[in-house]
Amino acid sequence: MAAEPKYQRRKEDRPQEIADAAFSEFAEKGYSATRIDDVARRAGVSKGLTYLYYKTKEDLFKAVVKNVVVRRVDALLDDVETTKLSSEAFIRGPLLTFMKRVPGSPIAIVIRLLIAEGRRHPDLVDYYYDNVVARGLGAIRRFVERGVARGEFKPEAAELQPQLFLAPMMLSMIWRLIFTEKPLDTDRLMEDQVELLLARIKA
Amino acid sequence: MAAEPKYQRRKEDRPQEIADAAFSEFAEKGYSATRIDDVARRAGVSKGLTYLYYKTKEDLFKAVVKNVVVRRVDALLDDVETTKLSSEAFIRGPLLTFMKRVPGSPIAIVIRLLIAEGRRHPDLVDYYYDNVVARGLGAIRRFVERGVARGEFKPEAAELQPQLFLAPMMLSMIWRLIFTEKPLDTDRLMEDQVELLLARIKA
DNA sequence: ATAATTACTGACTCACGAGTCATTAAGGTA
DNA sequence: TACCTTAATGACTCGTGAGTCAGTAATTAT
Repeated sequence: MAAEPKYQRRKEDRPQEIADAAFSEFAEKGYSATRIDDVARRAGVSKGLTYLYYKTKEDLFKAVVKNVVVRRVDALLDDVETTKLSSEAFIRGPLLTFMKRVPGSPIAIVIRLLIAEGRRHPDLVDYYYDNVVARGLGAIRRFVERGVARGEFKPEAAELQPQLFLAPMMLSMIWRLIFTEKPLDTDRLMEDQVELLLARIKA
Repeated sequence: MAAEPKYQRRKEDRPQEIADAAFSEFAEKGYSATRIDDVARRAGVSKGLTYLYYKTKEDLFKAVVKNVVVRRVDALLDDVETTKLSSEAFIRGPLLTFMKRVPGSPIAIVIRLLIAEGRRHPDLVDYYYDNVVARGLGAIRRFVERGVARGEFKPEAAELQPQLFLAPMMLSMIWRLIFTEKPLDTDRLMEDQVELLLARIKA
């Protein structure tokens, strides 16, 4: 008789596996409606093991959000920062591509969780602001300034709020989060906004 | 000895009072974290009475959302529809005023509740779409078409997605919901968007 | 005044889920 | 092989909050 072990010990991988399962559960049901039992089942472990790696449900929640942020945002932003294009081509190209990707990315899920639960986790909101929002806005601001310095944009361009670039992306995210079935050409929304802005700021 | 009644029977007013209290509680804590006990205390009634007028917590939630929608949206939209202004003046005036008010209105709270809980209440999402979103978008579309018919706007104006007008309003709402303390000149954001759009569509 | 009606109360039940911990067994070591 | 460490289990406790209902008192009818 082969012993057929009931489980394997994999202390290296468990935390990530549990975090991934938790993200899926939180994404589907939100924080309160998610049961640790379900997270554990999805990760293929027992409830008790979850508590070995994460002291409380709230700990797990915070770890999950930070995990998503650090794993995704760097990849998205690096893509944007490393370019030799003209400012206009940069905005029409990499920046637009970046924005089009966000509404379907895990970042959108995190946004939903923050809207729903943020008030009870202010440190999480700060973390998200510092690592996603501030960095994203800073990147846009730097590129506009670079364009002004190069004479590609009018000087007044630097006075525009960078949020103006992101507004249709935000609306697209929320639209998809709430009205999943109602059609909306979110890509066109972002393209049109870019054209509106370029028409205004091009030298 | 005067009898000093312990309570008054006010069957007409109770449902609305309870709904108002529930809205405040849901707004502060979200659906799951709100206890019926707290709603009752806030309304100045017992827990049991809440269940006399609303069969379940979910019933109460739905009643609250619909209540806010019907009480607020008509007032906001009527204000916008009744005008004799030129299309441009209308957009710079009443429409802009309307949009500036939304992020601080109960509609923003309802948006948060829908983002957080919408997936479990699809009928509520439909109700909101029909009574708020579709009506708002329709109003914008009609005014743009009117402007085109009058020769105030270029014909291409009619092809713009009305969501483009609302995007900064949406971003402002979400910003305030999540980052209550981080400053952002949301009024200027909406003003700038209106200028961008008018520059594009004016005949 | 007395009785009848019912709006309203508040103590109760019961399910559910977060967090615990004594026990088990996987995998390494000598 | 026997032994040791600890990753992993799952049955348990315990607080909480949704929903109930027998009783109470405010109001109306007689």
